[in-house]
Amino acid sequence: MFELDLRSRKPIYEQLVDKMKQLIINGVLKKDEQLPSVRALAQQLSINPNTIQKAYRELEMLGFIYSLKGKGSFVNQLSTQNNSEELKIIKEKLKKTLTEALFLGISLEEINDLMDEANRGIKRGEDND
Amino acid sequence: MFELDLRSRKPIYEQLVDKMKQLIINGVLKKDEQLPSVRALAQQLSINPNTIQKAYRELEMLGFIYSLKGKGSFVNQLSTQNNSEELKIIKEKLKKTLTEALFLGISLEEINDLMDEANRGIKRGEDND
Amino acid sequence: MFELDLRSRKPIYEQLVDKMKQLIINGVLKKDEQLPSVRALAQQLSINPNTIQKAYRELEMLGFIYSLKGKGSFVNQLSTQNNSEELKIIKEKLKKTLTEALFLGISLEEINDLMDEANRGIKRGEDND
Amino acid sequence: MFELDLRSRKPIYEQLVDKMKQLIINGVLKKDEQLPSVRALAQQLSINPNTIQKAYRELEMLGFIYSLKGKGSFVNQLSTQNNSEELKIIKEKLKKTLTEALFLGISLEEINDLMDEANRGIKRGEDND
DNA sequence: GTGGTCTAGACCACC
DNA sequence: GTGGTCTAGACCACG
Repeated sequence: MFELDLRSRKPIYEQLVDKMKQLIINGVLKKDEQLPSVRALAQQLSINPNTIQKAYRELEMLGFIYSLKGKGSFVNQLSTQNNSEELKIIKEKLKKTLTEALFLGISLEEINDLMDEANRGIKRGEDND
Repeated sequence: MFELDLRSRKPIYEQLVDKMKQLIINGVLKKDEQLPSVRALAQQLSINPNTIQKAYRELEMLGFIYSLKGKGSFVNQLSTQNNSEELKIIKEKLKKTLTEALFLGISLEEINDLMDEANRGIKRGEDND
Repeated sequence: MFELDLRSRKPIYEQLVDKMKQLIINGVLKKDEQLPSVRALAQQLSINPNTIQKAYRELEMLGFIYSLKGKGSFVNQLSTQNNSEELKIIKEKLKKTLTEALFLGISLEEINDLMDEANRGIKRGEDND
Repeated sequence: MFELDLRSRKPIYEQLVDKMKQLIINGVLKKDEQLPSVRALAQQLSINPNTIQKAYRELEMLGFIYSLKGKGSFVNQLSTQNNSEELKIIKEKLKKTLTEALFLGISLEEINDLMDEANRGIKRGEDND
């Protein structure tokens, strides 16, 4: 389920954060669904529990999940509290990536295809339960 | 001209690499144009020359610039050696960013606007000399 | 084990890169085998850790090793991503060296002997684990 | 006639040395033939005369040319004073290159082809005048 | 413990 | 003057 690249220069916990974000964004993990426990996931992936812990903490800070003491971690309702700051950041990033893609010769058509794929992949919060 | 975030978790030299890439991609720095010298830029940004040097070295390995001992560092002719590997990576990244943007509620219209901006910003190699 | 020539015009870190490449190519260092730590090797060779680091970084960019923060540096699986560019370079170099050898009076027989030695010395990836 | 790569990381004077060696080895420059003067060559290649000077000095040290004060520089008779030291070095280098080539998957057949090419390219001293 | 980044300051090679 | 290498020593991030 999680494919981590232990050889990557990107820290494992960051990879985990990204994977989780993807799973939530793609609707695989739905609102209020419980995440695997730190220890369970650590064992499953055979990595240090501290690493999982760190990833969960970051996801919480980003507003993707919330944690209940003694209960576990759960998926948050998103796309509501999107402060404009986050939006600005992702827009900036998107523009930068688009520019680089165009510069490297990727055609507008290809980009539109990617956009369709992305659009199809989305499962927004309101559709989920 | 260069705004570095010394507090960022992203290493300074990497920020420099990104900035330079942007400047080259956007045509601000043109083919064979000389970059600021290692020492000069170091003084201007009040960071260590070795850090600049590291950034320049990386840019050289990435094919964005070339360095002549005793002469200086210069912008390379790009968009020629685009190996497919790079293309694949940027496409993947673009798709991921698009998905996240759409998920966060950015409309297709806004994205198209960004794409126009990006397209206008591009100055490709053949326009430069 | 490592014989460095501190007087040589070739930078120490480059000598290190070459030595390591040889050790990997000759199968002395096998796939996923851990390299000596930056600090350990630095002490053993009585050179600065930064120099080792630079060599390891270069080996990583060349695809010969991979590094895990907090874990160490390890030999990569090779002979898979041989892009044709590298092949062209080594062929050119080989032809030049052969020409020089022949010119200096080394016989075809001697060269064939060297080729046998080289061939025997090779330990390719598939033999290693 | 001389194609120098000003962008290369290899110093210009070293490139010059290599080119000259090739020209001598390939018999383009024959025994006792006069080399272009430092100033002429400098102008032709539009590089600094000091750089030419340095290259000639090195070629002289290597035994490829000799210089007569007030006369100029001339091609030496080679393949006679090949001390065994030089031979050992080139053999070592050849073996290393062969090993790397084989490791990278270049076939014995291809290497034999390169050897034929090299052999055909050679014009030894005794054939030259 | 590991690799990775950064600084301050020195020296070299090149042109 | 330029880029390039190296050292000594500090601090951080990761697991």
